[in-house]
Amino acid sequence: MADIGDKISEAELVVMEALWEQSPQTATDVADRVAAARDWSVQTVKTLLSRLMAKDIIAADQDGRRFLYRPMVARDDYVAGESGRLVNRLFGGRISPLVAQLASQDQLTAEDIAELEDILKGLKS
Amino acid sequence: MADIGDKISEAELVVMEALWEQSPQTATDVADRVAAARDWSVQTVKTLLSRLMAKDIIAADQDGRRFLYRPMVARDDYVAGESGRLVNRLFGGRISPLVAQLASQDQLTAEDIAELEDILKGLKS
DNA sequence: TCGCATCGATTACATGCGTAGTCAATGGAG
DNA sequence: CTCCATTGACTACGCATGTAATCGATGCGA
Repeated sequence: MADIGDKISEAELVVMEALWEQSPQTATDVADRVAAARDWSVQTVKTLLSRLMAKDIIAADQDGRRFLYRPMVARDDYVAGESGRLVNRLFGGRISPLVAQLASQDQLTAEDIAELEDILKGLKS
Repeated sequence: MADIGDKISEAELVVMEALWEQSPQTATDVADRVAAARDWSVQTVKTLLSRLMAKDIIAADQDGRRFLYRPMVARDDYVAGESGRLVNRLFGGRISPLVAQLASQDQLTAEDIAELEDILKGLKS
């Protein structure tokens, strides 16, 4: 569960994804990785790293002159928190209306359906 | 689908919920209804209504000296957009990992599971 | 040893958001 | 007809965010 104190902003999340992919990394490494998704200057990435540090969402260990950054929050925990928050805000905490919603928007592939069936089968045992 | 142009903020969403519950309503009506959820002054609610108007998310028809506000976006459309956005951001557009996630957090009740099975059954036909 | 490249830290600045006070107009009570 | 309560409009203001430039320290090549 590991409660996330401060909120992770949209831009910060991009940086987090880079760190979740691989860690620890130097600021420059993160910037390079982020460059694939966003055309940001290195400075921007460093600012975001600082803000994430201030929020205790990541930590850094000194390595000579530079720092090696690593996440303090597991992606799964973050994702669980966000999913739960959305489900609470929009569906009164119930998940099935969400699925129904996505289904009605034709956002479920045959593969999704098969996987959902597997999940349900597992839950019933 | 009715694309939502501007983003609805957290506070604005509270106002929208009041309008989705019942519409049209005067600003004071909305404020009263919102009071159940948040301890805001009438002015705050009016400001939020103005911002929602500016974003074309709601509209107002004059009724004598006051206005009757009504949503221009259906709740379903909004909810679909938000759900889709979350699923894209966090699950690469796949819904089953979301359900798996919630399942692993024990956030699925027996009722949810039954309903999900029904939904899936409906989809396969 | 001297200057440059590089690193993290600090500062910047426009925009959006949360929360609310104040103002000008106006409809209704007396 | 006068005054007050109510309404929408405008203004305020501090904090978060997105995006970045600049600064001071420092390790490394020449």
